Amino acid sequence: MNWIACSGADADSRPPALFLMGPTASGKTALAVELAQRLPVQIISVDSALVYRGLDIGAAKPDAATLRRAPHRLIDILDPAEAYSAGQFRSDARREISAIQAAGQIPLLVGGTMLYFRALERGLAALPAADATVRARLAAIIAEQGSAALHRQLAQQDPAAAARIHPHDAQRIQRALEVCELTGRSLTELCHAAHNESLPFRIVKLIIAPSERSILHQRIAQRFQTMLEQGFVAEVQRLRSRGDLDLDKPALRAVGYRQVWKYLEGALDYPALIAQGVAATRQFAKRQLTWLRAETDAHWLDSAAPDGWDRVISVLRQTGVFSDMTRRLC
RNA sequence: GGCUAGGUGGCAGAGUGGUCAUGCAGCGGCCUGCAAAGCCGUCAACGCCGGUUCGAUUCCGACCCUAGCCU
Repeated sequence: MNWIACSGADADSRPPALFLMGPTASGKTALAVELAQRLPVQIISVDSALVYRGLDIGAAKPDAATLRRAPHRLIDILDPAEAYSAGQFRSDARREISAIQAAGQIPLLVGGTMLYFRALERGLAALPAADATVRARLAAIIAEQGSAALHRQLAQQDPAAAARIHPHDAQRIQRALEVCELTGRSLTELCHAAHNESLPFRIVKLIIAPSERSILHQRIAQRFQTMLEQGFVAEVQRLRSRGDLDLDKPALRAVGYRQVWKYLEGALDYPALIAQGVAATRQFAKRQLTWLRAETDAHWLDSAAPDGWDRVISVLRQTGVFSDMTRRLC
């Protein structure tokens, strides 16, 4: 709804970009690969964990054979010591989308990082990137005096932000103050500044999810077990043995990785590793579903439905994606 | 069979004659460069039967169950 730049009446003539969203373990990858093999589409990953090299088993990264059949862009682009961001994703994704369109194909953005989809679709205000020095200083104050102290400071510098950010939400307080410090202007002010740029594509959203939560929970438990059998612990051990990583690195905050890391530290026994790993994944899926329920212009697919493929085709037909494809092929 | 300890929400675990913790899980939500993150909110219990009491999860008794010890 929000992305339509032109007025409602006339059809959107921009070429389509497909969004395939869904909670973890819902079958996004399998569907994306099938689409990529059968139709003139190319995959862009929308996933804050898959960007990291070395995060494979635990991040459910498609294996090498699958990637050969259906290449994914924005996978394995960073070392786990580095940090990524929604802003970085947005510019990377736009670059990849243009490249795919230039090749006469349709971009298929697949993943579970809803903030990245949101940032791409709605844009971001012109804010400064994270600044390690400023963050370190603010983090030190939080550690010493607690987040409430900084919240009071924020109330001075950006009352509107302080009003909407909970005093316990250290991460957001930190970011808001960081923006003030870096720009001399408030986050609220900068976010209100217009940043309307229409996207050079129209978005067709597909959401894939199981019809029932219990099915998702079952798949999550099963998949975690499989990951362990495939060597998840050894994978994390490799990351640990580098010696330069710790649980504060964004890559290691990924679901499952933190639990295995703690297991290797001896803070968790094996049954606890499984219980906590599975629970963390369920909670992640729940948060993803909260974002997805808010999507008003998406086409929902049931990941367990036997006629899944037909349903996808019919949605693509309905939304004019097919006619766009054939136009391109002619 | 006897003795002792104990039976508290899905799990763990305090406690009280009347406003009946807490943690985890679950559920709902928030989200502008860490987002697989961070944060907020929320449901839910006192083994069973009887008694005492204005009122019992709490006190008394029987019963059932569990653990340990004894025979």
